[in-house]
Amino acid sequence: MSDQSKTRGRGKSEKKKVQILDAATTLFITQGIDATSMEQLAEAAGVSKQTLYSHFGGKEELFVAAIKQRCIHYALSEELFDDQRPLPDVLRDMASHLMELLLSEDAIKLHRLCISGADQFPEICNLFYDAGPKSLLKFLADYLQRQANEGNLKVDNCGFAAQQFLFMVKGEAHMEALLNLQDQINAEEMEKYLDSCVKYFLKAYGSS
Amino acid sequence: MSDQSKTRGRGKSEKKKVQILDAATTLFITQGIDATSMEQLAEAAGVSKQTLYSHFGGKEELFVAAIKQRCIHYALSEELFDDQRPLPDVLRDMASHLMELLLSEDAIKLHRLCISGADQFPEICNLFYDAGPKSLLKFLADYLQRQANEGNLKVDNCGFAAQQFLFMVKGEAHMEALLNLQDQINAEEMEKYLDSCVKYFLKAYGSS
DNA sequence: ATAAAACTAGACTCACCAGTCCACTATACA
DNA sequence: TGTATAGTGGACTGGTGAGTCTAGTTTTAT
Repeated sequence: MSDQSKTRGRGKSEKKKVQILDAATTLFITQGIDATSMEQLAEAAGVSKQTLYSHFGGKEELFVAAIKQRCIHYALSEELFDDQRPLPDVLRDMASHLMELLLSEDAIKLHRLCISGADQFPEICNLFYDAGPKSLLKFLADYLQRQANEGNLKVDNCGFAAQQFLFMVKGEAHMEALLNLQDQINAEEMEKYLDSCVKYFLKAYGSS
Repeated sequence: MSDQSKTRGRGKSEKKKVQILDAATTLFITQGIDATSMEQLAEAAGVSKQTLYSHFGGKEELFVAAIKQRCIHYALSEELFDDQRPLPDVLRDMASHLMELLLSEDAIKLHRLCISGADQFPEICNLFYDAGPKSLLKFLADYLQRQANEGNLKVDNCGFAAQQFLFMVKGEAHMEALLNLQDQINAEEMEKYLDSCVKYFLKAYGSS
């Protein structure tokens, strides 16, 4: 079951595979799938067209593999949810951190790409969701539960509360970025908005 | 300045124009722009290819015109915000109403299409936003202000509060639909979630 | 060494499609 | 009725791009 096949010959180069995947990720994310040709891809990867087809079956498979890799790359850490720190600080920092990640050029393009391909490539959407929103929601829900156990919050449904907080935080800014709108919210205004989210979330779910 | 030109001849048929726009809206929304050819469009509209090019300049213009029309069609009414009804009822009904609209097959496809075309067709995104989210946010913010004036709420920033409520309500369900995820939230669970949103929003912003 | 497989470069097939052109018909205004 | 314009159908152009094929080269296990 090892991937060292028993036949003679060279064996496919792992290095080339990585080159291809890297080039594919970059080009697909910046240009989209339709606007990226296999020729262009081969050239960017420094590889012949034939090698593309030998490593991956065709364009669609390559696309899925490339996006898959990027989604996994986006998985975030649980470190943000430190039980020792004060609750408002944790929420506030998480909000800032999340927005910075969500609004990055790359994340927006990846997000758009997944949504565009929702019908044709449902698998990448599931991957994207699992790596990003789903795990974050889980982390936050667990954290809120722990805080409730400590008596710092009164929460009847942690899943709901986590969802409410996260989507409240994302708010308009994320939508504006996805839609590439003319006038987008400025950084200063956003800080105020995030402050407000934390304040009222705590007012709603506070134990006092 | 009338659109009746003074020259002789037939004059372009308004009926054909409508046929074209209808067919274009349907096909573009169901298949996307790249997967829809002008030939197919002409046939679906019951019109020759030449007529397509005579009424609209080319594919992109037609696409923009078609999506434009659909966005305008989606504009929603202010009726939901009835000052005579109890505040919790208004919010709860609005939430249900909004989710029904947002999760409809058509709205999801239109939303996806706008996001996909965000780079290439920024104008349709702005139209979409103005017709949908922007006006709804405005209606809700105004309503919350009136309620605050009546002493039913304590709100320091009605824009923020409206945003928080709307995006909280949309929550995971809308994202799941956009991403066409395998397991989507069921109706029963969603009702509970919306109840929860209203409850905690009122707790956060209530005057008592 | 040698055989098997990977890899390259580039030509090639085949299909699709945006947009144009043309000869013709249909319609409406003056 | 004559004429300008709209509209039709179909052929055509030009470009693009996915995927295949071939002939030759490089690598590597036996």
